[in-house]
Amino acid sequence: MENKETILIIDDELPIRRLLDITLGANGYNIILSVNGHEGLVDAATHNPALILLDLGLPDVDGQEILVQLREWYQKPIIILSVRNSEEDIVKALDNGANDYLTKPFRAGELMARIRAALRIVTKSDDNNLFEFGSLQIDTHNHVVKKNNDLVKLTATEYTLLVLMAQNAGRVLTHQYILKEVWGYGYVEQPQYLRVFIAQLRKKIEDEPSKPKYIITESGIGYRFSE
Amino acid sequence: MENKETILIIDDELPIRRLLDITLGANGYNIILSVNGHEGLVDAATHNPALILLDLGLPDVDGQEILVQLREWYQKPIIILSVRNSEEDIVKALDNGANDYLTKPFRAGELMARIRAALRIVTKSDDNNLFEFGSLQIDTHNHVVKKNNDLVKLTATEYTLLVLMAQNAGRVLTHQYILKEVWGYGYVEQPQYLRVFIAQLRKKIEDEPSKPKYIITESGIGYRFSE
DNA sequence: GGTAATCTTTACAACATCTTTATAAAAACG
DNA sequence: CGTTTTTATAAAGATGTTGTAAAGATTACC
Repeated sequence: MENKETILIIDDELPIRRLLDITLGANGYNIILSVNGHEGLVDAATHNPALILLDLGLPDVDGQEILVQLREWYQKPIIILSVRNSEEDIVKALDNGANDYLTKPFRAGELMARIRAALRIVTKSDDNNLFEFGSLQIDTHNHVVKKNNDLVKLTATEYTLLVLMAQNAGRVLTHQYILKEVWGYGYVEQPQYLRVFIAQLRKKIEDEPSKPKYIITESGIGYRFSE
Repeated sequence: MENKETILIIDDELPIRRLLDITLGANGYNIILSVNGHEGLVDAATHNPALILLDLGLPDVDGQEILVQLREWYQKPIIILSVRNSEEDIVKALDNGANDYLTKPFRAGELMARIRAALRIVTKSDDNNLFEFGSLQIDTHNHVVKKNNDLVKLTATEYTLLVLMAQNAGRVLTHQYILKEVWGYGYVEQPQYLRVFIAQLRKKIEDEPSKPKYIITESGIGYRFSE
């Protein structure tokens, strides 16, 4: 299992943390651990995880409050893990934007299956996994990019950026949006990053990087991948 | 509550059917009831419900089998309701494509919240704003303007101005109003700005900029976008 | 632990857009 | 019809945004 998808765990109970760390790690996920709500919010913004496991009983802030704050900008799945079993808590969490709710103690296998189910929804749109634009080919299934049938070597970040743009071909993406999607919400104010990586990408995929055909600049707004 | 979304219930237990029928109906959903697996498959195909509630213990076919068959073409949420509480069943159902799994007896409020959570994921997109005026297309969702299907390159300000005018097509907008909306309060006394940008826009979207079809001058008052 | 690759930051050059000015053209008005 | 007011257009200068190279910092990998 080579997922390499990152899961953020916001929970202060040591046994749970340890269990999740081992179980999720064994299933090929990258793990980030936060011990309280504030740390969790920061980690979510800086690491851009594919999914968040959130405990409601945190030492500093109520988990429901963290959930609400996360949902102001975080669109990916959030699964609640909690000892609280009242209908009120469950309904509130789900209506606050949680995708699922598991009561502790939970069964590890079930949690794994629920994580897979939650991630599947996001990844589902990937039945469209081969893009072709002129001499440029992007195969997201095999994680391969070719130009004139020659393999283009891209770093992880460059690849993520290219796929994001290609998936939204024809559409203008703002700097903020791209930064949020590729680097995480915490990087929204770093447009220079984006410029550097756009320049790198153009060097690798454009015939004339100074006269780009694929990645078009929309000055003052963002970039557009040309159809 | 006026959802009018259709939910298909595939379950043979009369008390459950009755309970769901009443609860879901009270929450504004349309209900379709199927008493066995085959009927459920047919109803799903003919009614294309927004969500399916599926019992695993059906009289004719195993619910897991129905789930697999549904998932061959049905992409919307499926929530399992079952008396079976083994981890094996839960994991299998989730991996077969179920979005959620509730064991009977369940709490009605929790089920409602889980239905809302499942439907929320699907219902998000599609505020697709598309204006069409003759050969001119303005797609505010993608931030793209086309003339005779050719992309028109606009600066950020030009675009804002055009969208403002198009959104108020047929109405006369005063200089002051446009200046306030596009540039802000401090620019209300700068009608020359507006003239410069209107001229730019006309050069880009009009066939004959000196005989404008779209952006009409209302001398002494402002401009009007012709319908 | 050392090396290579990648990411982050900095500085400045290149470019696009905005603002201002000047002048011509058109419309309004008596 | 001539005068005044309003509008259109081009172009130059000012400002802001983007592109690029390269050095320093960090991370990944052997």
